Amino acid sequence: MRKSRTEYVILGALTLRPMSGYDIAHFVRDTVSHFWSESFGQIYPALRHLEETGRVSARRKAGARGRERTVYTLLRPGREALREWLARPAAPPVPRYEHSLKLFFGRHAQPEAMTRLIAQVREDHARRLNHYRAMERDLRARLDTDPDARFQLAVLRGGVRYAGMVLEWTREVEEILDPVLEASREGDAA
Amino acid sequence: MRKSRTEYVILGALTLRPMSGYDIAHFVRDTVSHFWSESFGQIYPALRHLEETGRVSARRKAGARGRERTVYTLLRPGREALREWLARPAAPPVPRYEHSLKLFFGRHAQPEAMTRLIAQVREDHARRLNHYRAMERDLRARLDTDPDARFQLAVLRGGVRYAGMVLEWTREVEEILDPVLEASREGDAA
DNA sequence: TCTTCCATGTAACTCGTTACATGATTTG
DNA sequence: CAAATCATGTAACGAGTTACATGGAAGA
Repeated sequence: MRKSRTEYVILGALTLRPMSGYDIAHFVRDTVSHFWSESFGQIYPALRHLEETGRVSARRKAGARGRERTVYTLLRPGREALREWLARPAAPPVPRYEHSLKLFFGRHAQPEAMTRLIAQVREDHARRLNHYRAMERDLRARLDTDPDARFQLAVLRGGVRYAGMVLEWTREVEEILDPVLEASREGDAA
Repeated sequence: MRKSRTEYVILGALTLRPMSGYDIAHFVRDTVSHFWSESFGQIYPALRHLEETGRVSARRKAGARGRERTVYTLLRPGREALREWLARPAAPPVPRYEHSLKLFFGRHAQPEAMTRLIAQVREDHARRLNHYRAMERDLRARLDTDPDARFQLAVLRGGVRYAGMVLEWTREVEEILDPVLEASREGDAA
């Protein structure tokens, strides 16, 4: 098994229910996008490889309304591979925050550029926070019935905290940079 | 100019002082590693490309003690390229938190594996937090003399907040998962 | 003397994104 | 009827890591 994490996300997704490649892509976008991402270009080849090595089985389905789709089901070896991967230590994330990088060198930018940058981050995370909070309500309602809900909630709470932290941070950034961004704000008023 | 962000990190680094490829790699590891990373394999080719396109100039130096090193200096076009890049909107980060992914599918792991995972995250971020706090003290001391310090502090405050947030989060995760991880703790005692 | 650090670079590889191609079906 | 969505896939590219190769100088 390659160390490609794409294959493990797929195995994980298939523990929830049998899915097609398309379903998996949507699961990633809708449910785990705050901490993971995958593209179609990775999912389809990975599915094929998982099938070739006997981790999942493919079934061609005519679909509910005549549409062809290939639905994959997790097999015992796939479940085992997932279990083993879960027990191995997680690789620390490789950080790449472009907005922080720009802010770091902000002295060499026009002040308005930095003002815009901070506003962009704030709006982005305010939107996310609303979204996560709605997801959190849903998850809490499923705590007693869905055995996965507890783990999913634990992760989502990280997302909620993260977005909230970023919002507070943007306020602090404005305070810290106040002396140097002042000029740009007055420029707005003029 | 390629959209490779490596080249912009280099341009940014060279605003601080002329540096060799080796210096730049160390700058990244020592100073911006909490929000960015680069490897030698990217830095050297990028430097060559920047030189070929007239953004930086290379000077072969015999070094203080006979050692050969190539020191790069930022040129006007490089400064301009950096400025333009800073004014463009930042690409949102592509999230890839392996530990969250594992936690999300944690129901299918041995409970001890999740206990270890959380401990790993906590220790890692506790160490980081200490380190960031030391950096923060240094930066604050330079606020009045170094015109870059304000921007660097703004970014670093994000790192401090982030590490602190993660520490609080790990406590919450343990609370949320308490009912399902209980078994594993009793297993420890046995 | 041996190890570590300084210093530069290349090659092979993996990872991941984007764009494209195709075509059916559903909804406005 | 047109646009959006469902659905699967490939090709080309670009980004990024790792391992390797090389060699000098400093320090233990």
